[in-house]
Amino acid sequence: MAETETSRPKRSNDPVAMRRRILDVAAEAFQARGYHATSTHDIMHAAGVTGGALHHHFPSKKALALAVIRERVAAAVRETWIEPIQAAPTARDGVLAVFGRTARELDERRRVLGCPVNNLAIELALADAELRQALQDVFAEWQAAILRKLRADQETGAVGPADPDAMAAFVVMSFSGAMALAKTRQSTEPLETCARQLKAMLGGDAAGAAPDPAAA
Amino acid sequence: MAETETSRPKRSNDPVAMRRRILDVAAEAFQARGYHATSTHDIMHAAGVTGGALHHHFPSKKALALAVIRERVAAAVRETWIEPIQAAPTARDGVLAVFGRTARELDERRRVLGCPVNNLAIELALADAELRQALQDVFAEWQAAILRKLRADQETGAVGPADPDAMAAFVVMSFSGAMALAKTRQSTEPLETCARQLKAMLGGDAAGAAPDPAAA
DNA sequence: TCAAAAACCGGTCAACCGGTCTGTTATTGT
DNA sequence: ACAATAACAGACCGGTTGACCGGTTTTTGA
Repeated sequence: MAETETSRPKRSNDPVAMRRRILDVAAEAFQARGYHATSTHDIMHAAGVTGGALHHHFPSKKALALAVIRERVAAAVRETWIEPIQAAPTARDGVLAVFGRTARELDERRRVLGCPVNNLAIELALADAELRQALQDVFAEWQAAILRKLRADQETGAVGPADPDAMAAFVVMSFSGAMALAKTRQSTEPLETCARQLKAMLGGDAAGAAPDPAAA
Repeated sequence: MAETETSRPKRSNDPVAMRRRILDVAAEAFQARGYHATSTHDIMHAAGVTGGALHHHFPSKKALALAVIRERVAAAVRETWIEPIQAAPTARDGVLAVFGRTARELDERRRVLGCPVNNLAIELALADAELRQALQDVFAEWQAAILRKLRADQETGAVGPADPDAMAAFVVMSFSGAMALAKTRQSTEPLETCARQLKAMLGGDAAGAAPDPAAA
């Protein structure tokens, strides 16, 4: 009578799904509360995972952070930034579309969590060289995608900034800063302000604005 | 013979200096390692202070953070940003001077620690409402100082951006983002790139560039 | 088929963290 | 002069943190 089907502790191993669950929970927690403010126990409990499983897939908390950066944060940047930029007709359109979409999504939530890359970069860049490199790689990939689009625009004869390399970097940094402000103020207004300013730099509203005919 | 002057445990209370020492050490540690990565024991040891003294002046770690923000971070912003901006002939000159000075100082150190306000804002804005408000106040004071100068420029007839309010916010956020990038890359290059782009927005090299004669 | 490896369990541990407490010394108000 | 109070000393504590490890179950591969 103690051998009913409920007493049978059947288990099925699914290491891929297990790893994914841990990574999802960790990525969310790291963004919402930060790396140091999140304990491994928090992650274990939230993911419904035992210490043994966590330690099996990620031997240390740092290893977990590294995986989150390389597999989740980088993926988020690709999805929200790189792909939309590539798909857009011009870099300017792509950038503005991303800003608009980000602001809209933030309005729907009640909390502004900030930019995942930026959050972790500021907390971890000085803590560990390997983590810093991983973060740097994400920033570099992001910036490179914008630069690629900017260069493609130039070849198709569209109006564009004088220095595409600097402009690509500037888009990344002003977005990061805007998200930091938005997080502090808990408002999307900085995002909109930033978008408006970048819009002016990436070419006026009409076809040909006044970027550089008077320069040099 | 055991009563030499070295064996006399004379103590002289100097609560103001004591408080200042704690605050100095805490501000430095919070910027270099972050809030959560710094323990109260670290601060006690680095400042040569006992737990009793620390607790007497700052009843909790949060209270210490609040004091650091309001008395050290805010002061740093006033010294490195607000005063130079006020003293400069125009907002444009002031902003560029601050960027130049910051990049130069960072070059002299071997580590880029990032912007103190931004660092703490990203780590603490979501952790506590009171801390968030204090950080927001610092950002607001910073932005207001730039705006004041921008408006003063307009009244003296100098060329300036169409929307001074948005531009003031944009300077703050792009600087924050540039510092985040600089911290991640451990390079001052993002600072210089950002300065160059802002320079173009705040009026060209020569007296009258092409900011808005074609604008609506 | 069956040993080896991978996946997972869950308890344990030392170090640490932030805070509290009691006691001692210095300063101040009257 | 002398309480009252502020300033400081330093031990102490409960809870947490990240990591570790022996054991069990599942899967793999030959």
